[in-house]
Amino acid sequence: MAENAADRGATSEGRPTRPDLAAMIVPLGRALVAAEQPILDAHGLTMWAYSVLLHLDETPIRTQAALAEAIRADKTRIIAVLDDLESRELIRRQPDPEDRRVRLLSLTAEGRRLRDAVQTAIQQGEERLLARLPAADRAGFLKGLQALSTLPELTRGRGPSAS
Amino acid sequence: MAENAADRGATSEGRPTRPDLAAMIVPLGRALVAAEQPILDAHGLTMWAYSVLLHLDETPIRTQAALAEAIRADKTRIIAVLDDLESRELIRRQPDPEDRRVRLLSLTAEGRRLRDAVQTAIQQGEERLLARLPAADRAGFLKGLQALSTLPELTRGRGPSAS
DNA sequence: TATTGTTATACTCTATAACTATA
DNA sequence: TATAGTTATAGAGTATAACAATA
Repeated sequence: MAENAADRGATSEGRPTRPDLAAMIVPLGRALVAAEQPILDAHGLTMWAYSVLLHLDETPIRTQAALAEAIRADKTRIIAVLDDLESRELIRRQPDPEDRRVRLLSLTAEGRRLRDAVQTAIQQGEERLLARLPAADRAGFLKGLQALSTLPELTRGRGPSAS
Repeated sequence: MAENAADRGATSEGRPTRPDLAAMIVPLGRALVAAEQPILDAHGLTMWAYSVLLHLDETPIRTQAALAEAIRADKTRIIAVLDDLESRELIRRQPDPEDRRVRLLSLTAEGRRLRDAVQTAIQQGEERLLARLPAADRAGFLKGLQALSTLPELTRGRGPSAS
């Protein structure tokens, strides 16, 4: 209970001792996205399209609405993205024979190849950045980041609440 | 040179072993901002207004354009924000006697008081999240985050390049 | 003429609402 | 009638361009 202030960030005492998390994380996120952009451009992918490829690779999915929710996008927003990916034969979008309203979504072999190429390039860029951290901090940073980004109260925070 | 793959994220080998940094950091940033929102609302501040208060507190600043650049906002975007903060006497905005085109910006005592109250509340919320990390990871996470967010190639990445 | 701040305009992104087809 | 997907419309947020004041 009695940890020291340097560890916890002086909360109950006077002035804070570190910048707000959001003030560090949001700009960092923007910078990472900006760094990805040239790679995505080179492969003709938008961020949303890349996000779709990433998510379909993990789990083929049954409805577009479910996919949209999984990547935290509006269902109307991914339609043009799916149109494009399908026309380039990077994904399959087939009506479910058992309920022809729903579209079964999955990745093609070509789609998986592209996804791998892009992700490898992106993570190589990221590794260049991480390499500038002391090894101990880097490991802790990654562990902490992965732990935080899987906390349910963060991941689920934004659902369509009541009604 | 020969660190193992678990440490570095398998870059030159097959499939990546962790999610993309951006895929973890951007949603985390969104969640943190969403968590701040009720606190800001309670004090009648927008995120941009809070950002202005934060930055002026550290260093009183000479021109609005410089402030805008510092918080990575468009110079036209902060004008309404400054109007509001000035009318509530949270900041001062005085023409510089030596060059009456420029506005000298500084925080009032009331502005500092509000800033402290809001930041304390925000960081208390953040500490609740960080408390869920193992202590070792939390320290590494914070150190790594602070190191990354002060890297110049990230902070400066988006300047109005050439011309 | 160059620069600071401001206002007015246009554009991009996103969400809401209306529509089609299946059930 | 309810749901999946689509299309059309409107709104928020942002940047670009034109303007006024000062140097």
